[in-house]
Amino acid sequence: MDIHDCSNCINKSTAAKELDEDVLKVMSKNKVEVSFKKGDIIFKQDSYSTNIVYLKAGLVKIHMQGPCREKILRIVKAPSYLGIPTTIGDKINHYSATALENTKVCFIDVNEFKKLIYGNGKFAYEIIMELCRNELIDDLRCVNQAQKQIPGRVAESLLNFSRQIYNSNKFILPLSRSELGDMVGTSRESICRILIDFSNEKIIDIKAKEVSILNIEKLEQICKKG
DNA sequence: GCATTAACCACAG
DNA sequence: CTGTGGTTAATGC
Repeated sequence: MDIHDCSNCINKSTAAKELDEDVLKVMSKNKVEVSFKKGDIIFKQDSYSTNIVYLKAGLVKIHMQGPCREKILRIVKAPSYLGIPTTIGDKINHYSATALENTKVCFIDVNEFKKLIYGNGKFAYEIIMELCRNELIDDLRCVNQAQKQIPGRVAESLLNFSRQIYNSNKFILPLSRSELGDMVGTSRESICRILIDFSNEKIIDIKAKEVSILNIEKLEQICKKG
């Protein structure tokens, strides 16, 4: 048994589950599996992109250097593809991906990936599904960020961590205050103040990076009314 | 005007 | 890296 054989992979993507055994065997030869530690850069903005990245395990931030500061576009939890748009859509990466915890990734040659798309309708369909879902999520986030005040945006990202990433009211923030600022488009200082405000109002309990949501109704209310 | 929001700066653990 | 205080600019009542 070969552990590098994609057909035996226990972390197969929904799309890859649609592929036949023999196709997966070919894929095994055209991919490389790599482990990253917390803080490692998986791929970098402005570098040449020749691989599709499949996030098998771990947590990653997708971020872009803007005109004046850094912006975290989103946090991605395994299993998921990373950077299909930036690899297929252009030769150069439009954003970077950095591991937030220990992470396992497969690099798949982009030409090989294209062959899979051409030859496997159901696989291609699942990829399109994932891209569509992501676009809808991005649209929503874009509108919310543009129209909410900062406490609303902070509340929203706390709820996202709780629901989308950790499925728990208690979690450890994978980001520093400064990164949180980069995520909601504000300063590190504002994040500090808002987290302390939330804590004083007994909406959350926060010790360093340990967060527990105490009053989810109130947090939702702040998230909603902006 | 006055209050609120939030950015920027500086300094201290 | 975090927390705090002072200052300042923009916006709303």
